[in-house]
Amino acid sequence: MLEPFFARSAAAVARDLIGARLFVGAAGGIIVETEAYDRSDPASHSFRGPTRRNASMFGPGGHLYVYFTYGMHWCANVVCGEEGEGVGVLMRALEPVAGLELMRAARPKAKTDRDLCRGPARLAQAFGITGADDGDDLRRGRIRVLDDGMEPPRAPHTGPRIGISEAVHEPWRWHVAGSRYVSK
DNA sequence: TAAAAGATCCCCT
DNA sequence: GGGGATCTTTTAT
Repeated sequence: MLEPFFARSAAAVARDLIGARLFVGAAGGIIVETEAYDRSDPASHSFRGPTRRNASMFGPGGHLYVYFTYGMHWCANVVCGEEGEGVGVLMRALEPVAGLELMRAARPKAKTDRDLCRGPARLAQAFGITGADDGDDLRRGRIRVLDDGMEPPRAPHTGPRIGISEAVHEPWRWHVAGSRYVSK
């Protein structure tokens, strides 16, 4: 049985992931920027249907979809919806709150703590997320999403996506207004 | 079998 | 603000 939190549209999950926490061992942070992707979005990996790469995106919600891009970067998504829907939320930025020394060690390029998790590939690097984690259960695995007991609360805001001409009104991109940890 | 683009980041100026 | 790095996946031939 799919958890209600994940059994919704990508836009709804993207909104409610703002303020939630992502933890990998002792390292963790508050999610401050997300972007939703579903099959109606030409920019989505699932737009043209299931392939070998995006298989986990078509799996059941509550799992991780990790992909490799630009020949060097990993990015992590929260899969949502029922199996076969091809819906997910890219985690674009985190405000680091725990285990910062672990993230600094994993990201020697980051000159300041602001750069530890600002951007999807930086975030993945800070937590050591790679293709080996693709498909993992976000409630039981190494990588966990904690969406209850948010302290302090972070209000989600949305706005038009940058660089997209179609369906700019869709609430696909969410962020914490004014956060210095938002990537854009 | 080839070609192009990519849910990006980093360093330079 | 701009370009290079670097290679997988997908789509076309």
